[in-house]
Amino acid sequence: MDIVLSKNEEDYLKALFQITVESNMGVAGTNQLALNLCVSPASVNGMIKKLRSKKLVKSERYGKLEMTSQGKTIAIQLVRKHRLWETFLYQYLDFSWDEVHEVAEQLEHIKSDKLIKQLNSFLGNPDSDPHGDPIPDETGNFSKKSKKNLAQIEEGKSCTVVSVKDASVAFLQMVSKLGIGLQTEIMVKNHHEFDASRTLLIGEQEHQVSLKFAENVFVKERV
Amino acid sequence: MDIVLSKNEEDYLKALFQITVESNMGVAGTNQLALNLCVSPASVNGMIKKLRSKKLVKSERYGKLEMTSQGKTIAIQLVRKHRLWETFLYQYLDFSWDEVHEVAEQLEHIKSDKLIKQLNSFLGNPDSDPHGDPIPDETGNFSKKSKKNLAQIEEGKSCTVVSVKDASVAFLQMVSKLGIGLQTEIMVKNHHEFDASRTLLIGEQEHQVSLKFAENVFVKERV
DNA sequence: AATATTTATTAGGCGAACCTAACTTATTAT
DNA sequence: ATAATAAGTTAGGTTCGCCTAATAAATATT
Ligand SMILES: [Mn+2]
Ligand SMILES: [Mn+2]
Ligand SMILES: [Mn+2]
Ligand SMILES: [Mn+2]
Repeated sequence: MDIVLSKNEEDYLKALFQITVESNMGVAGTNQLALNLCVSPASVNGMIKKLRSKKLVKSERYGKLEMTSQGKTIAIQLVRKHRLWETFLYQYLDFSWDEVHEVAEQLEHIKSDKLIKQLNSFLGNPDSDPHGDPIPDETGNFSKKSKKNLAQIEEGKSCTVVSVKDASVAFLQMVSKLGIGLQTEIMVKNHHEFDASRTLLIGEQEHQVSLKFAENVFVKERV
Repeated sequence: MDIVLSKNEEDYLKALFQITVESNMGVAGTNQLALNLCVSPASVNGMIKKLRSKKLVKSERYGKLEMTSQGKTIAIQLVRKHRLWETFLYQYLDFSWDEVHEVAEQLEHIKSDKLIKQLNSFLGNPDSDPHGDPIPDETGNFSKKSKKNLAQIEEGKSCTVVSVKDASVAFLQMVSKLGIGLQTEIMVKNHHEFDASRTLLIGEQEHQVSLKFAENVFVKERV
């Protein structure tokens, strides 16, 4: 009863999960998934056939892709592994936010139940990863929030930057001009009623940013 | 200049290193390597062709296999990674002696220089793994401890276990069932002429083991 | 030296995962 | 409703790593 999947099958399942379930779309198309995985639509088509025959994905010819509950269960465990590894790399091996993902992408495929169980204990059963994303528990439950965008932070509260939504050069230039980097601590001083802009305290400096800007910066609340 | 090898190429190189250099044979044959890797001689032949073209193995048609110094360098780093991971699993994740190998066999293929550098620091730059085998340093140096195997110990002499051959799970399970671990003291009571088996005194308990078993346990003589 | 045995290589094929190019079906715009 | 575009599928080909069966070379035995 213990299905063993290849690294590739796992990556497809996880990607499909993230663009359907995690983003609340429920379904996705071949091209979307192909784009996400940097692979041709034809390749996705072939893999989907296989996953369908393994009862992990459900869809009909020319129809949208959906995951079966078994498929979701497997995908969630991959997400769990990925985020536990990111946490380990970040907390114990001095990796920075932007370095953890690539390595976790490999580590998530290591086959060993004991490994992930013990890693979780070692890390103290963490509930979110270095990007502020929630870590599912052994049974697959996980809170859908934890990661917020800067615009959602209330007046007077502090947070640290964990990632950015938009990676365009224009946006990133603006980000760095403000002295914002990953791990930067930001205190939200005011929400301005007129245009919903925010006054931020970054280090000693105050900056005013638009709502649109704030929505593109992901943060983790300080507790 | 930075060669990227597949998991399989890596496994072939490491195995070849271990049956040639680590056992002082210097060379090996196709069949030997095939046996070691649980693969057909034909498969070894194909892979050797590729490794030869990459200048990692040197040999002529129908000749014995030898590694180039570049091949050895890569293999040594794989051995290093393998043993560092074993150490991590053993010391931090509550893995037992016989469980570490299988998982390290996967972890050794993770591609990240920073990962192994940081893992080494985290572990405090260890010089031997849970099986007592030496861990090469970043530059590839490592002490080739002269280990004796248990079968070479004379009647009436005592010794302590320093390592075991990285062999099958079955063997390692048998080892731990007898209460043997690193540093375990063993007194060799008798050599039995009939089948070359040995009677050992381990703690208060006497156990009889086969020659084959004794040859797979490495020890250091008591002085 | 001739023969038997072991060891290494080649030939031919298979499955996984990828690709491009051509095609079919579905959706959107006119 | 028709035509244009987008999305999904199929066909045919590549590379990688594996296999078995047949063959060739090296080594050991008589
Ligand atoms: Mn992955
Ligand atoms: Mn993450
Ligand atoms: Mn391996
Ligand atoms: Mn070991």
